[in-house]
Amino acid sequence: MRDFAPTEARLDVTRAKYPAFPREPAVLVRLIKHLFKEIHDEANGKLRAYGLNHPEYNILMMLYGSPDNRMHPSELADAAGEKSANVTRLTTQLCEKGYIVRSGSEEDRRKVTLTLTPEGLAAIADFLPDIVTLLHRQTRNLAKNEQEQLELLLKKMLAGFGGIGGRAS
Amino acid sequence: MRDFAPTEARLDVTRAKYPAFPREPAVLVRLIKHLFKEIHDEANGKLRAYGLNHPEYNILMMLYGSPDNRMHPSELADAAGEKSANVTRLTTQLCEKGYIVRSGSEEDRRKVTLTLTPEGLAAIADFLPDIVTLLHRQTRNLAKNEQEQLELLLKKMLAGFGGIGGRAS
DNA sequence: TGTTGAATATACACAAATGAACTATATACT
DNA sequence: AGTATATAGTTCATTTGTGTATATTCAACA
Repeated sequence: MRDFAPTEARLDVTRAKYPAFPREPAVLVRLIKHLFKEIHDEANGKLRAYGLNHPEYNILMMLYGSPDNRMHPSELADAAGEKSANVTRLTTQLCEKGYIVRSGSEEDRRKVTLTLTPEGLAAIADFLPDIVTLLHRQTRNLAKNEQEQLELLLKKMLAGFGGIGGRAS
Repeated sequence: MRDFAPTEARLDVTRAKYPAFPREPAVLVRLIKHLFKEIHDEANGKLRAYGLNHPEYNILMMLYGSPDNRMHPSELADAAGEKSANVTRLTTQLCEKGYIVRSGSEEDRRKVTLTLTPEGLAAIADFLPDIVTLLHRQTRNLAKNEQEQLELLLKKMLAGFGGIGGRAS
């Protein structure tokens, strides 16, 4: 278990030097960062045994979450939160592993369709039990209603992003 | 604002194919991942104007959060959630920018001490107003008591990590 | 139709992050 | 004291991620 107390102590010091620094927002941002890194590292650890990394796993699961096991790269980029250039690389890797196939789209010839192969589905069936165990472990400290409460708050926070004054684009 | 509905739809499809896949844990993990990416991207956007990126900013703020503006690399790695090899690289960059200095430690000659320079402090004073604005914006959708509630739940979740069956080490 | 502007995917050069090996120092144990 | 073991930090090779330019196709519209 990680100890978050030092982080809070640092925040107190920071606020003593610069009182306008807002405690709650800063705590939340740092908590999310730490959680993400833990989740990411643990998932990578589990997946290494299957010859995959976390982003590749995400791509596979996004495809698996589609009714016909297929998506376009731009959809994938949005779903997995990866830049499109990165999706190209990741899907190329997965193609080389034989887990997905690329094919042109007829309705819009700019588009490419990425589809899970039987081998890809088999790989998913292979690692999912381990992932399910991991997911349960990562949330074991939260009761069911706490998980729902947390989901609600995170969604609310996420909804505040990207509005006016957002990133330069 | 990001729309999270497609992610939930994908989860429903996934659960139809593989019922054991746990909805709440998966939603939470994906929400945290999306939030982190948004936070990271927005911070990078703001900081670019100051010639810094998010990890460099984090290092500076961890040092700033120390009473005497100094830390050892291993402490920094833990505090900023970075691998030690990465801390070496990041602190080298910050040294080159003149924001921190490296010095040996007398009590333990294996250790290195990293200290903010006056230039580093000036840089912090320079970008902090912008960061404070950003932090407020990123949490604008949450009332004060919601922020506290969220903090509590995230801490509780984080506390469940790294226990038995953790990553291979 | 022909032209303009937007969208899709990729290529490529560069930046950032990681794992594993290595050096140096400290600590524990006999 | 002497040897084994652990810790702190760095280096290096490799993997992973990003920004920008480019080719292709589509959509809008004069």
